[in-house]
Amino acid sequence: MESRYSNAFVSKLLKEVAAAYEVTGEDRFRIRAYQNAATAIEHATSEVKDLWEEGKLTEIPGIGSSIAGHLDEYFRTGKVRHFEASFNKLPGGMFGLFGIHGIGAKTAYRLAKELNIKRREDSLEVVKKAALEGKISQIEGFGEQKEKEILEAIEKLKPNKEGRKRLLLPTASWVSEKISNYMRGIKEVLDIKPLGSLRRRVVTVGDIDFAVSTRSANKVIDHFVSFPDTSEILNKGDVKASILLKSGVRVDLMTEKPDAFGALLQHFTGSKAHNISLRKFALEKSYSLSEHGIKVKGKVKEFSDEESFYSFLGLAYIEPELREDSGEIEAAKVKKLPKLIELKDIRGDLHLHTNFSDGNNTLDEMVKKAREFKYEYIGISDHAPSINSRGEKEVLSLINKTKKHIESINNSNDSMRVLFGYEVNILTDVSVSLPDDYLKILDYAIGSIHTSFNQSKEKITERLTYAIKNPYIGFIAHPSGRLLEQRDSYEVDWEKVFKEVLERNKILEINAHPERLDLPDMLVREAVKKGVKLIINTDAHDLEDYSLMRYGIDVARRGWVESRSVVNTLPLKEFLKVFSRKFL
DNA sequence: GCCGTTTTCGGCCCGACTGTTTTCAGTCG
Repeated sequence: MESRYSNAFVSKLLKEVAAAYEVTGEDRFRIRAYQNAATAIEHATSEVKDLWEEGKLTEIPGIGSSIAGHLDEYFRTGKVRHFEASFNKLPGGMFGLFGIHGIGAKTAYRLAKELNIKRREDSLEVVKKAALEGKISQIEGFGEQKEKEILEAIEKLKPNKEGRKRLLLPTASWVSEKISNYMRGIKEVLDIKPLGSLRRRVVTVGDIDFAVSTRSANKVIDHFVSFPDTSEILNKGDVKASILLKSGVRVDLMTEKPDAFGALLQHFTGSKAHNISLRKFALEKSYSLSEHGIKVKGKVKEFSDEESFYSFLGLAYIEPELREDSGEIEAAKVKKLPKLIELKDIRGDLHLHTNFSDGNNTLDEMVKKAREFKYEYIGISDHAPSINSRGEKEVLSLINKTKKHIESINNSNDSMRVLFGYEVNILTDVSVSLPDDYLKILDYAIGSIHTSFNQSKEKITERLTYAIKNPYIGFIAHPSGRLLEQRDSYEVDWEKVFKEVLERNKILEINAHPERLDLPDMLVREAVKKGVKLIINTDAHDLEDYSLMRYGIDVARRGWVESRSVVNTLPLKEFLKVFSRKFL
């Protein structure tokens, strides 16, 4: 499905060039340049092939004249002689090993060479077999641990059924907004709404579907299939059509007259499970549900909106995020649905990085940007500096320097309080990366697991509960450790973790970063049921990242969260009381 | 190889962690 000229493919090509250069010992800055270019293309909001056609390749930051020249050759001829020459010097098998956790360019090369893997298609099978036979631990520089790690990493690579990944929610939202805006450009479109998992705000989305309210379906369909980013019209009928975007995303659009729009919206928003349950419920009243409306005594009653649709069934309006057949219909019967948290309820963001660690902006820039969001408080929380590599004296001096800097900001500004924290690693030996003597100087600390995700459930749970017990750690960031479409959560005994959090009056984060969205919605719901308090943060590494907050809100809403369960909806004074024992 | 400039050179992110070996290389974020 994915074209050889898609952003994802071109990005992968450049990454392979970088890897080849890494093995052949090219200049490390040239290697990084290729990696940067690959990342830039991966995250680009336009199709790189379109930019090439318009002669605008170098408008992508990280692509200069040289790489633009190579890409020009690629788009014209399908390959780049210069790249091919580099690849041909190396065993082809190494390129089939990328994406396996723990295997980088050098390791891939050594494996491919030692095991004599010529073709990338063979790589996984050969390496897996060698690992099982204990041959990898015999290779110099490899040990039994490494062999085990490689084997486990290969087991975790799930072949994707459709051969392509699902879109992350923010990407799908962005594409959907672009199409919606385009569609609203003609007056015949009276209303347009996304459907399916996108409307329910599921963290990943497959196809993008739309419902359009209109009295001129033909004109709407014609306009739709003329969408500029279309690579193929899959089908086109009188009331619905499907297109394939150049990015490989499938988009379906269906139309309905305004009087019956509500039922269409309801039907295709799903979920399937919700609709099945809803139909069963309706049958008890001798009603039959469909995308056209509710059939009563053989006659279809139409609904212009969903509110009247649910109301006719005797139910309170159920927000799309709740439609998963997990108790929402029962709750709607007795009008006991939660009043879900909204973006406007958030008063602060407490997980922010600056260029002190791996962020892109200065502390002052991050503070200034936060003011645009009218936050009452924020927390600067860089990765804690390491005593092992910097020494006690320097770490202490760094802490005091930042502390003073933040104090001076607070003294010169009465509109927003800035708190000083660090994100500390919860290490494999059940300790945190900065001792209490340092942590106590801060306003707060965040505990995070960033390493050794493969440890046993008991060990991971022990690490988490240890961090929760630490008096200076206010909350656990991205608690499950998952990376969407990349890495599963590590194993955790959540009952134990929730219990410890409750007993210590600690907090769990919903991390709004698109690849994390962690805690996952199901665990969020379990947590709030037990009374666990949450905090929703962006984990911003860039000024732009502040706007990711809405995706954290999406997760919270799917977890039935009301604003009272989220500490950063509180006014400053009350927030400080629950946030850190330092302020008590 | 890219980029910005005190503008055609010189700097570019690097700290944390792990496994392996024994002082470091590779990987990740």
